[in-house]
Order: sequence, then C-alpha cells, then structure tokens
Amino acid sequence: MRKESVSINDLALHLGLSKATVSRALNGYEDISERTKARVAAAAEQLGYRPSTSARRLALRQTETIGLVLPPDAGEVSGIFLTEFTAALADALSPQGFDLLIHSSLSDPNPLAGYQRLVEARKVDGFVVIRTREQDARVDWLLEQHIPFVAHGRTARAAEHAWFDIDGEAAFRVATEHLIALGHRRIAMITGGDLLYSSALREIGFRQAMNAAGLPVPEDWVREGDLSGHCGFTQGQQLFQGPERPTAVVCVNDATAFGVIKAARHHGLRVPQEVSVIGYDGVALGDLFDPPLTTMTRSIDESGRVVAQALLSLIRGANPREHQSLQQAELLQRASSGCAP
Amino acid sequence: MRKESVSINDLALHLGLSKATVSRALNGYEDISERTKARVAAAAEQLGYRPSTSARRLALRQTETIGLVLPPDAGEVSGIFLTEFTAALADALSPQGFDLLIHSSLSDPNPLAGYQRLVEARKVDGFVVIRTREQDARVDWLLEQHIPFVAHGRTARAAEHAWFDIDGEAAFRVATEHLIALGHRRIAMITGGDLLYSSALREIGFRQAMNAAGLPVPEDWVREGDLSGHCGFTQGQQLFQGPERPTAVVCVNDATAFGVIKAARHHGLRVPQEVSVIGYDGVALGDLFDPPLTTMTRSIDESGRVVAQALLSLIRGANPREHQSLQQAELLQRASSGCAP
DNA sequence: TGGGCTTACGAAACCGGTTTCGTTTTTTGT
DNA sequence: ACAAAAAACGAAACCGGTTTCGTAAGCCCA
Repeated sequence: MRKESVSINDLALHLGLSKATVSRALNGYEDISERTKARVAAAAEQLGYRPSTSARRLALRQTETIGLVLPPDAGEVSGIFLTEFTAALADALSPQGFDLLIHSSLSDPNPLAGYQRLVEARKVDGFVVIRTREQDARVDWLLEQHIPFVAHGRTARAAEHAWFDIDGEAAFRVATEHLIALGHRRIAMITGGDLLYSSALREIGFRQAMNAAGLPVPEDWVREGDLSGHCGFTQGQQLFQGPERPTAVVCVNDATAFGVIKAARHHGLRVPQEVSVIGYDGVALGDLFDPPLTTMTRSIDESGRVVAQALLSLIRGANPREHQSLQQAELLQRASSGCAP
Repeated sequence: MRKESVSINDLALHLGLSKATVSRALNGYEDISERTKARVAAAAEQLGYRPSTSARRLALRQTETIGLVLPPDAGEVSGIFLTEFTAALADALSPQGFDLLIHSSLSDPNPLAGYQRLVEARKVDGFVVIRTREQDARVDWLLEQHIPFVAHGRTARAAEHAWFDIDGEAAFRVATEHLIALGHRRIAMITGGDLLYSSALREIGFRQAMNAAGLPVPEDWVREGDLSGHCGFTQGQQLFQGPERPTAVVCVNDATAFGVIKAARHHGLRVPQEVSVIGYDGVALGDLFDPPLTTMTRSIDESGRVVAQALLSLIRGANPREHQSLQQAELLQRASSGCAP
C-alpha cells in the first residue's frame, strides 16, 4: 500500500494556491489564467500528483464503472466469446477513464440479484447485459429503474432500450442459402430454445430461406438445444438416427455445431461428404476442428467497442433509441460445409 | 440514476441520533448499547438504507476491489480458461464485499502499463497476475512497490510472493508415464517457450519420465510453441513429416494439442491409432473434439476460489509466504491417447 | 476620481461515510 | 452519600476531491 501519495492539498500548499483553484486549473476551467494553469500542471507533474479516484467518485456522484454480470453457465457455454468480448469492452472503456466490473453470483439463483446488489451499493453507472432472452427479467428491471444499459442482443422490448445485435435472421438466410446452393434439400436446425432471443430470429431466417426455395421443414428437424456442445451432440444423434436423415444442419452457435459434428461421426457419417454443418459465432477454435467449422461471424472486438461507446453515450444522457445497432454477419466458409451427397 | 437514496445523515436524523452513533451501531462497535443497535438496524432496514460504496472507500482508504489485467492475446489463447477463472474469482470475492476489476490495454505494448495505471489511480487493493513467466516484469514491479498480489503460476522469484500453481512437473510425469505404459517409446513434446514458466517445469517432468524409462529424447522432438492452436498445428506438421516420427505428443496446453491433432490428420495419421496426443487444462471443448482429448486437469473453480481467498488474506496483512499452494492435476483419460502402434 | 465590469482567485460547503476524543449519564464501590 | 469507574453517545475532524458563491484586484470609461 502506498502511503506517500500526494493529495490536492499538498499540491495547493506547495503552490501557495487554494485547492479550489488547483482543482479548476487541472480541469480546464475558464476562470483560471493560463499562467496559473501552466504552473499547476507543471507542479502536478513534478510532484507526481494523481487524483484519488475514490474522492472523485464521491464528489461527482459517479462511479465511472460499468458492470457486467456473468450468467451462471458462462464458462461452459460462451467461454471464448466472453473473454474476447470483455477484453474488447475493457479496452474501449479505459481511454475514457471507465472501468469494467465483473460480477458473478453462482450461488444466487435469482438472475436479478447481481444487478440489484451493484445498483444498491452504487458501484456502477450502467450495465452491459449479455445473452438476452425474449422476455428478459433483467431488462425489465433495468428499464423500470431507469438505469443506463446496453443489451448485447435484442429483446421483446428492444424498441425501448439500447442494444447491439447481429442480424441473425439475415445470417441464417445466408447460411441456409449457401447450403441450398450446394445442392442440399434436407436441412435441419438446432436452436437455443428460449435461452436466447436471437435463437428465434435465426430460426426465422432459416425457415424463410427454406420456404423461398420451396423446401419442406419437418417438425422434428428443428430441435431445441441449450447452446452447449453436449446438447448439440445428443440432438444431433436424434437427427441422424433415422433413414430419412438431413444432409445438412445449421446450428444456433459454434459450440452446438461441434456437438453435432461429433454426433455425425458417431453415426459413421463423414463431414462434409455426407453431412454439412454450419455454426455461428466464429470462435477461433473452429479453425482447428476437424473439419474446420464453416460459420457465421462478425468481429467480436468491434462489437465490444460499439457497445462500450453506446453505453458511455447513454450515461452522458443520450437517448437509448439512438443506440440501436444491427450489424450483418459474414459467412466464414471453411470445410464443414460441402456439396450434398 | 437513483436520486432518492437515503444517506447515513437521513438515518441519523430519523432516529434522533448522531451519524457517529449510527455508523458504529451498524458496524457492531462495543460501546453502543444493544437496544440502540437494534433500533438502528430496524430503521436502516425500514428506510432501505445502503451505505455509499464511494464514501466508504474514501474514508477507509481501501477500494475493496482487486484487479485482473488481461494479456493482449487473452481471447485467442486462453479463452475458455479465463472466463471460467474470472467467474470463479468474482464469485469468491463478492461474499466478502470485494469486486473484480478487469483491465485491458491492447494499445499499450508495455505489460506494466495497466498495473501502473490502476495503482496510480488507487483503483484496486491488489492484483491477480496470470500467465506468469520465469522472469516476470509485472511480478518484479509489484514486489518492488509492495503491492499485494497472488500469481497464478510460479516465477523465478516464487519464494518471495504468494502464488497458486498446479504441479506441472508431476503432471507431465504422469502424462508421459501414461503413454509409456501404453507402449509408446517415441514421444515428443510441444512447449510454450518462455511465455509461461510452467512450460519449463512441464518439460522437466516430461524429461524425467523419459529418462526414468531409459527413453531418448531427440533434440528436435521438444519443440517450442506459443500456446496457440495455430502454432501447435505448424509444429505438429514438422514433427510428423519425417519417417522417424513420434508415436505420441504431449502438449503444454489443450489449444496446442488441438493443433497437433489437426496436423496429424493432415499427414493422414489417425488419432489415437497411429499417434497419441495429450493436452493440459481440461477445457470443456476437449470433450467434443474428435477424438475427445486426453488431458491433465484440475478444477478451475477451485483455483479461482483459492486465489481469491489468498489475496484477501494478503490484503488483510498476511505473509505472502503463507499463501503458496501447489496442487496436483489429474489425468483425464479420453480418447486421444491409446496403445502404441 | 470614482462607479461598474471583468478577471482570477479563495473560503467554505458538500459528497457520505469513519474515527478520535470528549462529555454526559449511569453504575459501582465503600 | 459521594467519588471513581464504566457505559453510551455526540461534536468535530478527516478522507480528497468538486462546486457555489463571494471578493479583491485590475481595467475601462465618464
């Protein structure tokens, strides 16, 4: 613990000025002469003065901190994505003097608990909410409390809040059309259930492309997963067991796709010769997989940057409706998709 | 932004007591009567009083926050591990009222920059340092400044600081002996170079087991990687190209192992029939891989908990030497290791 | 020369807690 | 019954900034 840090009082004393003047000089107020500002800046530099963050926060009634509360299954489900995303967030926040606070309470089953604790303790100025659902209790509560936040993903109340999302509908249209162009006619999908609003949108895109091509979508070829690879595996096994099995599967995310590929192999089906699989997210590991995973992707770094900027804007008073951004994903064609058998 | 939050002054006024008494009552001081304590607690509950974190921090000269600064390549290299680890950290910290602050400055090439900024701004009470190297500038600096920290992994100066580590030497002895027991005699290793002190220790364990079994270790069968899957792939290709290729490879981490398996496949070598591969970390994705990855593992959750407790202890004044903990990893036998051909 | 305007700065209050120290009140001892 | 000790609480300083408001000094102009 540092003991000998110099306070604004020390600085004022050393300069023979009042702390009020020093404070305003450092903050560029108009009613301080240029000569004094220069003197103060020089002395601050020389004495190594660093304003105390705690004191600033108390005086400004602002924490300059934004909160990210992790879902209980964060590690298993969205591992790589989250690390890249939080890194991008933190990186975009720090030049503005903001910090990223990570909260996790596995113990408490209530999804609101973490948010409430951070708000009550006044530890954050706003939130980034990830993995949004269609009906999202966290979003409802934050809206009700008028707390700034930006959602990564839309919700049923998307019109009312700030969000950043990737156009899953379009993405899955593209992915499905890609498969259709390769000659596939029997295509299945594994969704994320109601764990992710985006899942429903992606399903719509899938169905649109199928309809447009006049292809049928049997009811049990749209199966509900839980975003995990394990579930992708079991659902994949269901898909592949009949004689009338699909020749291609689009998956709500990469983890699920990994599971589906494993299931295909279990049934002795080669990928992509006998079954094509497409994922969604573009995690780096997909490239090492066998076969390398074809997927829909969009720069995570940029997502983090955009979300961070939007949130800072909100905290400074911007209108949430001005920060709703829909981005397009791109098809990253690797080797898990190929011509229909 | 909440406006109407009740302060300790409001509470004192409402009770007809001084704020000093209220403060001490809430903090359980001995010189406050039980009756008063009960009254204060009841009123606090009723009015929904929540102490301001900023004010507490200023008065206590403590931030109750610990910092984690991400390495620049965090997302690519140690994705899944990091999410699980930070979640575990945050989870263990929050019951003690501590928060986890994530910092990342990709822009600044200086590995110390993030630490210095957080310390100068007095934003944290201590650090968790990950991915330690043998000569680690961050550790040197933190020691010099007498700032509490616990390292995840040892360094050359391990005797001087608190650390949590997994016994990589023993782990790689176990992994190598496992392969030897399966009949392998030609075993290679891919290390992490000097990116990770643990890498050197793991190499020692590997060599020990080989020596004990009287097996030779050709110089170019210990190849240097960078912890990434991509590098595992290129190094694996080197290993497999000659006629005298190894029948098994132990890898410094799972990502590298994934790359090696891909390389094996590129050379038409089946895993594990013709080549066995063992990783290290035990990430969840390993189970979905084809074949599921045999690896050395240890509960990440528990690591996080132990590190968090150690750091809190340090901040409360404990001796760093009392918090040096070496844990044993376990062999997680899946399908990427099998009998020698 | 004196009244009105700027300009540049200082005094003091404030943010919301904690802590030191002193004072009043009650209890204890004889 | 009275002095001494203990118990319970209040006043005020403090942590280190920001901000409001007031004022002295310098300048302009009649």
